[in-house]
Amino acid sequence: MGESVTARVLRVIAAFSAERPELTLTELSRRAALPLSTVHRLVGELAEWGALERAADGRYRVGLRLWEVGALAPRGLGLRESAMPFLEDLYAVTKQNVQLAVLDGSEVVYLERLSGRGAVNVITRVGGRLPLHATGVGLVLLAFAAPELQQQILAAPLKRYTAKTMCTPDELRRALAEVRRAGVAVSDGQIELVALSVAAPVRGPRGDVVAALSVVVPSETSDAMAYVPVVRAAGRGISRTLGFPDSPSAVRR
Amino acid sequence: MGESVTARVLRVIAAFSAERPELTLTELSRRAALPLSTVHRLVGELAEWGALERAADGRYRVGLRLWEVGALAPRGLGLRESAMPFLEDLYAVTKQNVQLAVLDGSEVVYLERLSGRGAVNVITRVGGRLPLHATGVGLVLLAFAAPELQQQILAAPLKRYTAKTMCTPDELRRALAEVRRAGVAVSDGQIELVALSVAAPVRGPRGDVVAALSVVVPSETSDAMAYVPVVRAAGRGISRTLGFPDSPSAVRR
DNA sequence: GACTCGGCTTCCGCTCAACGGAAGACCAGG
DNA sequence: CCTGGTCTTCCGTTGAGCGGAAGCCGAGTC
Repeated sequence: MGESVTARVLRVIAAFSAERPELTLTELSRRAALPLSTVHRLVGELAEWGALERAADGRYRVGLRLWEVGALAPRGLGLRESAMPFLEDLYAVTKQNVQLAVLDGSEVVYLERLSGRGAVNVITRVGGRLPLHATGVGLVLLAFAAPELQQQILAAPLKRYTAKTMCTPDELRRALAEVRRAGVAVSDGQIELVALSVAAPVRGPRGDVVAALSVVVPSETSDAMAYVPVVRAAGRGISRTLGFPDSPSAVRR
Repeated sequence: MGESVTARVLRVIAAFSAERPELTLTELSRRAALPLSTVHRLVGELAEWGALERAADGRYRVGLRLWEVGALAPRGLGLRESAMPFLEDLYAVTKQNVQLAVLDGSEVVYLERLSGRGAVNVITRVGGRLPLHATGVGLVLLAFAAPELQQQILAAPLKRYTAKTMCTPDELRRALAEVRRAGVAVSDGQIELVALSVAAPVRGPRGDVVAALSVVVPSETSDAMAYVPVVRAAGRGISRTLGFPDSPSAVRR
């Protein structure tokens, strides 16, 4: 004993994942590390409210009510809503994958992904998380993050995803400096070899970087740098919408 | 006393709304109808986990973690993800508002909205709810819903939103019959006078209608019926993606 | 600078909501 | 028909949760 009911409820809803969006009661009990009858009681209440739903086969899944509440997150759909017209434009112009992400802790969380039929397959999933050092948006978010977070990431082991992944602090430090200098990140084959992304910052009213967006194209794209101006422009457009002054001289650290 | 902690937690997170996405502790206490110290305790745990976030000014808002869990809802972003390529196509072709919605209880819940700059302003909000009888997607979802739900809606007072809103059971009954006959709904000036929507069903693997999509155009559009084929086609495309057999003869019930 | 007021934080004695093992129901598969 | 796994229900015990009160804090006013 000693654990609060609130903590248990959160463990239950956190038992679901992209790999396992539907779970039996027994699976929920195992994944939440809680006794069966406890989970049965908690799940019953959550299902009654709509936070969870029970399918015809008896399995539980996250319910629409929880999605609705989650949709009120200003750092989630709120930010996405402001960004959507620019993401749509970027998508229309490039016909490639367009993504929007925010920093959460020491990871990137994807808020949106627009994918054309002919675009390279990307592994990102709306609501999914990826590491900072191996994604374009992650490099942008880290480059403009608090020095403490940069030091924390640089001090930790950097996971290798492909032969091209940056794995040493020096490589990453140089990459971050280049992102700050250029105002964009170009991330080539870092998390998967076939994808190259061009990412730019989205600034909040006081100039702090609150999100990043990117276009993801095939690595063999001959002139990926051609995407830089439109990605930058989209980033500035979203920033303006969020209240950031549209003057180049206002861009400060 | 007598209320569970789970129920209280749900009351707290349900206190947020689209109108009030950020709340002080005192406001949360009032809206959740719980004592201040109780809310303080519960909110502390929710914030520690990330279900809520506390802004610099002390106000609370829904946190990214809750959005992430909500994003795992198969009836939410799961469905949206399958539909997105078709919604994007429809948007590219029409340059108008394109929406995706599901039925929840006796209301429509909007999963997605793509809006062009030149498109008519619509009041729908992703995560928001609207009535069945006064929206195109709502008419589709109701037309193919269980007879019990249809009877429930027809028996209840039908709220008037504009001078054009259908408010009698007979009007609605006839409209639903026409939707079933034509396979699409055309909803003109029902919830706001300036908007006309053309909506079509999205079917699940067994032919049941699991969602509806629509294009929303200005009411004065001279040939709104021209949108019918592309909306229908998009509906069929999404249905196919969800496993519904692509044979016209399979459309039954 | 002092005072007021509203919001927030902390405390703690009391009590009942929550606990979870056990028993039984149910159902699919062999 | 039997077996095994999943789910449901029960209930005596107990400590997590309760929430009013007191105090802290900061903004605004005089």
